[in-house]
Amino acid sequence: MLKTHTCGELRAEHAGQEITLAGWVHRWRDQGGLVFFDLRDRWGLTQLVINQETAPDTHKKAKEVRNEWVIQVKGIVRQRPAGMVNPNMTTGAIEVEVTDLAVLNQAKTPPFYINKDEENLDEALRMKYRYLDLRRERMQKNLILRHNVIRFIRNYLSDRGFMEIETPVLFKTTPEGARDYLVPSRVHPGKFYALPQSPQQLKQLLMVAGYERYFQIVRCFRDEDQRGDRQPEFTQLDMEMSFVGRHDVMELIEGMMIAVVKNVTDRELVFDPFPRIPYQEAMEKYGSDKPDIRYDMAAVDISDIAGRSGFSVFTSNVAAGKPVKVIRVPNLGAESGSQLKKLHQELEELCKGAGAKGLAYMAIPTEENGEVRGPIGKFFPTELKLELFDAVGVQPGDLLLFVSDDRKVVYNVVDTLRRHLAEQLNLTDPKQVAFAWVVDFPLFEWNADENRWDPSHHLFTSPYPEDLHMLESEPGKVRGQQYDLVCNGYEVAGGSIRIHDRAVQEIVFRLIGQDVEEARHKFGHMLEAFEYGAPPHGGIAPGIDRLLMLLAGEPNIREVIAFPKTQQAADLMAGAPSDVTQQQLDELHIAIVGEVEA
RNA sequence: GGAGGCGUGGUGUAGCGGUUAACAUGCUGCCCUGUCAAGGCAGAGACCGCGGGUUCGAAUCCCGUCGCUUCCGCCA
Repeated sequence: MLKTHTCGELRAEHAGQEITLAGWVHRWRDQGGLVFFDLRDRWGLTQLVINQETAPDTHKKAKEVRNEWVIQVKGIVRQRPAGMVNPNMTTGAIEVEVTDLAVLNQAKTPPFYINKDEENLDEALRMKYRYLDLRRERMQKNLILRHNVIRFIRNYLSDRGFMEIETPVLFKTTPEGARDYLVPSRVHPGKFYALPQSPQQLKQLLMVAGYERYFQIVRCFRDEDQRGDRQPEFTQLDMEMSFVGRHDVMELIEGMMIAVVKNVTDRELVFDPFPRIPYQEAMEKYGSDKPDIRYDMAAVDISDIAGRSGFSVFTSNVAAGKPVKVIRVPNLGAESGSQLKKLHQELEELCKGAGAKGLAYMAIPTEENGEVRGPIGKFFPTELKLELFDAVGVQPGDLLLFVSDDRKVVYNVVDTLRRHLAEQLNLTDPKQVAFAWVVDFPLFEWNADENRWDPSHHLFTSPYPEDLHMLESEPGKVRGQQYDLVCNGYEVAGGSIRIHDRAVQEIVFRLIGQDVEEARHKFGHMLEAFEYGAPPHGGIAPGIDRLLMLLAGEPNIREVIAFPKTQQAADLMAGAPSDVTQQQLDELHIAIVGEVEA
């Protein structure tokens, strides 16, 4: 080893020891006869001091050294003189008085600061020089957290009888779901492997194989457009259990998540245990199947009351079966007239973007005898107003926002308003993590374009046994044994109990417009496997990157991935994707056709 | 596929029709024995992403294009 200690471990009790350190020069301060370096490695910073009087040759060398040079130093650990202790450094009680210095490598001046956190750094620059970006404290912290979380999960599950089993990356394209990344086969001209969107089928086959408790930290691939929380390749904790019901899976994962948060993060857990919200309730209250419940502002359905008002938009909507919902926003109703008008304009614009035709409001006075402001107040007689206020639990100074439209539009507007207002009112503390389960999803969604039912999760999700009788008569009412784990407005895991009954599986295939023959063609290996004694089983797959993003308090998942891709799915450092040689194409029986940019 | 935002010395920003293109920081040199976002002095460094257009005159206005990003579509 070129070092005896790390740059993070020396303390007052090491004083007097001769030690060797090696690392990068984080910062240097040339004081003339004294030169100070903050030496950095993965474990921390240590102040080095080089004294012209006691080490003239070393001092001469030190004068040349610059930021990010790689150096090795030998020296004596000294307790810092009184008044010169730096309480902001973990090693601030000591410094190393350097006797020998070796420059292991020089460094060009980096294209951006390594030694300070610059928030608005150009993303393209960070990506091009990712290896420098990763030197920065923020990224280092995130990757260390990532390692700790994954290690904790591996141990947690291993301790509970799970085994990690690897599954192939070169697999078969699946007809449903996201667009596949395809890999051409050299030995089978014209045929392709697909990279897995998740090892869904394989983990179920491992249950058939009798492994009972499987997990894998595994890379998944989906060729869809990017978002802040979506990368073309991402990491899942994929897991599956046999002989369990949904509560078993949920309790295991809930226990694990709580343990992760408590043991390896500094986050504040808002709910313990996690609330379980039925899908329908989530939609009605929050307009979303992945609500952020760090804050309330839940929508209240006041269709009944609004239908008896004199406001024709509401009465005609209610008559047509469209809901009227209210969101109660604390304090904003106390704004001055011009502020209120401006605020309403801004919110209405936002709602129109979400599909609404308009946004009605009432500003509740702060004083006992104040007037309700807002143009729709006059359509609600006093009696009806009181009934309304009672229904929404009004407080002085509230702003009430009214949304009415087709149910789906109302959901979307409620979701948009909640997220926007929470941001604006500073209700989203990234220190807090608010997990919740969303359960009782409908098994199917009606696909109007294709005139058929689509599975809302995936086609192996088992219906509730008590809903089985409706499977053929009213498929839309059948609930699936599906459970999503959500946190701070993101879906962090989705899972279900799977169908292991052949007859049920056939009905599901038929409903989604696949005859058994067709299904056998696409999923033959699955159906056949299920004929050899498939145990009841179920599982879940938390997205590790999203989870880490939330645990690190980061705004996107690129910050917790060492080498992420840009929104255009490119790697700016290596320059992927790239051209390949004609010979490579020929071997793969691939011809480039159509327009290709130079 | 669509909509929005951003692009000015190495970095982060200001300037938004006429400026020697400003500021901070970094960089280079010199001074300095207790600094730790060190300090002081001096200096170098930008044709304002790229291409067209409008104008007497464009970093600034318009069109196109490229890159990054946010959102919609998409994501069983």
